Amino acid sequence: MATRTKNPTATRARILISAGEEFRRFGFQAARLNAIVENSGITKGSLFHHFAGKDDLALQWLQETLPPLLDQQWLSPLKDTSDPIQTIKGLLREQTRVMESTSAADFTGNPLATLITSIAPSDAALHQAMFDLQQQWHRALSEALLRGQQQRMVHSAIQPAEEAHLIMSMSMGLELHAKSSGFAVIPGFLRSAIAYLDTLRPA
Amino acid sequence: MATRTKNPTATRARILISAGEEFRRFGFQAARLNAIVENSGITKGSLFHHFAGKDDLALQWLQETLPPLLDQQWLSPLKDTSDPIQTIKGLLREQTRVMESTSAADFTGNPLATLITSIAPSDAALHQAMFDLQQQWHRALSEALLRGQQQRMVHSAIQPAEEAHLIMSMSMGLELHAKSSGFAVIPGFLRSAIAYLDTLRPA
DNA sequence: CTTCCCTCCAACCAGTTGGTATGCTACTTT
DNA sequence: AAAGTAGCATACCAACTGGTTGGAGGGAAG
Repeated sequence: MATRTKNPTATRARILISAGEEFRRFGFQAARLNAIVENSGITKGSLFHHFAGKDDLALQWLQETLPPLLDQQWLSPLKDTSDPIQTIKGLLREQTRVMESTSAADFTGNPLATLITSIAPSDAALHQAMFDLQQQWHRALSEALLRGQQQRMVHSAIQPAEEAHLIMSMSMGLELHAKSSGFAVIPGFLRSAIAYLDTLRPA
Repeated sequence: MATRTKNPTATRARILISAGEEFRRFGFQAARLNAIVENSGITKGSLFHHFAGKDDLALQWLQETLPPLLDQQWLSPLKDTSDPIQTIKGLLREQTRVMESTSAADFTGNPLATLITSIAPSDAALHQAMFDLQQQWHRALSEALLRGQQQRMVHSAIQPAEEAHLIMSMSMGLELHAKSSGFAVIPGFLRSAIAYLDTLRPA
């Protein structure tokens, strides 16, 4: 009982992990099924037993591992904060910390950035899944800012929903910018972003 | 003379155009050489006569067609402006205008965004070319803001080089954000971005 | 008008892609 | 204990990938 030779849930998990690495590195289109199989230690037959195909694999991975990540990285910290601006500053700092600590090859800070470009709009299911994640993120930001306004921690004149769009763009844009311009841009970006966030404070 | 059956520069140009469409749509890795050949009307042999391979094709296209575009879209307008903040507002507006006018499938607003994710850091030449473009862009923004400071059109306390990083991230991030969340996010983003830019004005 | 070379093409190549067909093996069920 | 099924592996496939090849056809120089 200690060592099971057949362990479906475990192999499924191993596939998802390997797939996640591949998807994050190369995006969806350029991800190679063979590579996923190879460095997960399992075989193609096993993969196709658990998943219907590449699309299904991507979709299940996306739905299963990204929401918890988003929740942990953004939704949950924003949930109960009374000072959203301070929280957002911290989250951006955290994102850059993760970016700097991972090697340039891998790259994870905000997984959404890498994936969006590689998902064709024709992949309806995948596109929809990404859309949902973005919407959750936007909602969390908007609501946190709104609560901040009620507590007089955020300037009353700003539009939470609109600022949220800018913050999301900043966060994802940084991933691209740092990827091509190098990590040296991070400190400067961070200072400017924080200065911007401070302008959202009450006068 | 009017119709040359053999016209090297013309065929080369046709290949580059077709390649550009493919690269912009799918990025570098996922771009298919066969597709480029197919809808340019020329043949594989011809392509490999003019270019050494996929890498070379991408590199030449990148070096030949992107700098003029960047120059026209960003560098040139920033070159002589005395009110950089106003100019940047206009450029962001212009970017969103282009995004909204192109179909969702194609997509061009800031070509850099789509490409960066698809270029592996291992592709030294391509990576370098992208790096150079980013640096030119950053330089133009920094210098414009600096001149703005000298003319008392920009707050003297800000760091032009650092704000430039934020602006670049915003611009590229918007491409991703709009691609997955839809064009409806553009107006909100734009208003917030403009409000942010106004905070860079002298007190 | 011949020679020569540049441009271009059709057919082809080995390797890889996502995806199957088919069994063996372990576990569960009755 | 027999039978059935879920989990996994091997070998395979057609289609497509980037890349090659040998030569045809036209332009320019002698």
